[in-house]
Amino acid sequence: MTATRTARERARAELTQEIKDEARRQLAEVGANGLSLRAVARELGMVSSALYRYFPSRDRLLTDLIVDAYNAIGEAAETGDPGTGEPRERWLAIWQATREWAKAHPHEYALIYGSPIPGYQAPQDTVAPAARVALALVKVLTHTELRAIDGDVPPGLRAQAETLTKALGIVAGPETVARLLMAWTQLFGAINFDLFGQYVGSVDPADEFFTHSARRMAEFVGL
Amino acid sequence: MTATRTARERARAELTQEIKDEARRQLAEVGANGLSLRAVARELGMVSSALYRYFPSRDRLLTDLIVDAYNAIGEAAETGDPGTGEPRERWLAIWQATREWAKAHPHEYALIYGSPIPGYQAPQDTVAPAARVALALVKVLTHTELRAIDGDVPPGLRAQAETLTKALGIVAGPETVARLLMAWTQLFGAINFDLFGQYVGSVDPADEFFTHSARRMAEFVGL
DNA sequence: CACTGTCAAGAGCAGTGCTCTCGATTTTGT
DNA sequence: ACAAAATCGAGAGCACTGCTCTTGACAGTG
Repeated sequence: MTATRTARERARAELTQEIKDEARRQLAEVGANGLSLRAVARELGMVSSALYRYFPSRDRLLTDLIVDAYNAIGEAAETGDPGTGEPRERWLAIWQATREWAKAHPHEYALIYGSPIPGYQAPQDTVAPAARVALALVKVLTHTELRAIDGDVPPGLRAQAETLTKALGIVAGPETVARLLMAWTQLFGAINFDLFGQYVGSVDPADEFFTHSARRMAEFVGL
Repeated sequence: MTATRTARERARAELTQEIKDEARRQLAEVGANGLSLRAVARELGMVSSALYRYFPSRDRLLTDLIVDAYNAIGEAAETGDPGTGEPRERWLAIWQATREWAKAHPHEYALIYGSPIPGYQAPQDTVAPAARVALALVKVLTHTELRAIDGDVPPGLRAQAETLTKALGIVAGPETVARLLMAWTQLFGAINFDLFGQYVGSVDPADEFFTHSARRMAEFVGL
């Protein structure tokens, strides 16, 4: 019963996966703009209309690829973390692993950290996967003596920081949380600028600058 | 002679401008992806093929809009700078003027600081306009006593920093230059995250966080 | 006045996302 | 075991896109 039912459903699941794989392959070649449902179908030896049995629209396919990409870069960041050892070295390793994934999958990266594609994608599905890189960085700080930093934090930001402190379960003052957010911003800001060509003419091979930034931001958050 | 010739050329220049204006209008509504040459022509009461007399391709039109956008955000940053007064306040004013332009023209902003559109746009035309915001920030530092910052800077980055020091004509050590680049990255990284929805769930109204970041980065570069 | 270059317009090509219908097959309920 | 129901791939077709090519009208030049 479940065997027969899964006969269909397994075929369906497999084909769904094949479609996503082929779409990802094409994404890597021609980018999100050039991704064509008809081309994907053609490559899979099926007709374009049949594809709509599996994805209701091109945007839904892209949204699924977005979620996958968030998880992929999140996993890259997590496995880049040695898990033990000097916190600053772990921090740096996560930064570099994240950047390396981005450079290896530029179009997938652009899909998630570039301009949003249509109007918007559903945020609900992407919120949890999107947080994985940030959480990997936060994880380094737990069970670690942070240099306490104080400074004036405006009331609204202080409230936001305290909410985050509770959600993350970390021991850090509002200024430190704000700096963590700045470090997170710096990480992806630097990857964006590097990948999208904004560093051309200033720090063209950006490797050393990126590493330098990672270290400085580690100090900046009190690590 | 020049009068009659300019009669034609003036008509041509005017129409070229009208096309760009209409394209910019549509860009603001439907984004770069949705920008359609046929729709632009339709709105202007002409036929699509006639448009190719003025722009050889859709990409060329977009490239022109990109250059315009770089200049617009650069001008916003420059006029946001009061020019005199407390350097830190000038620095903050530039940050805020830049962000406000971005929030007022999200699609134009995405055009220049989001994912690069097709394969690439010609970098040569965009290099100078793209530097205007950064130069506005640098201008605040000239004729100002900077707190000297020393720190280990790897050799490659040090060389890049020294090249920049000469090009910009500023008096600053390599560590300061590196931090300036980080501040520049932070500025646009924060605007990106804000505009593209990455701050949702952490610092959702990002105004205070942005201002806070601006101040902290001012200290960070030694201002 | 004839000539040359510029222009808008139209037809047309190849491609796109998406919808609908039509048989064929598979799964399900009795 | 057989009929009903759900699911599937295929095909035709719609409205749209960027872009090319040709045609006929107009303006400026010798």
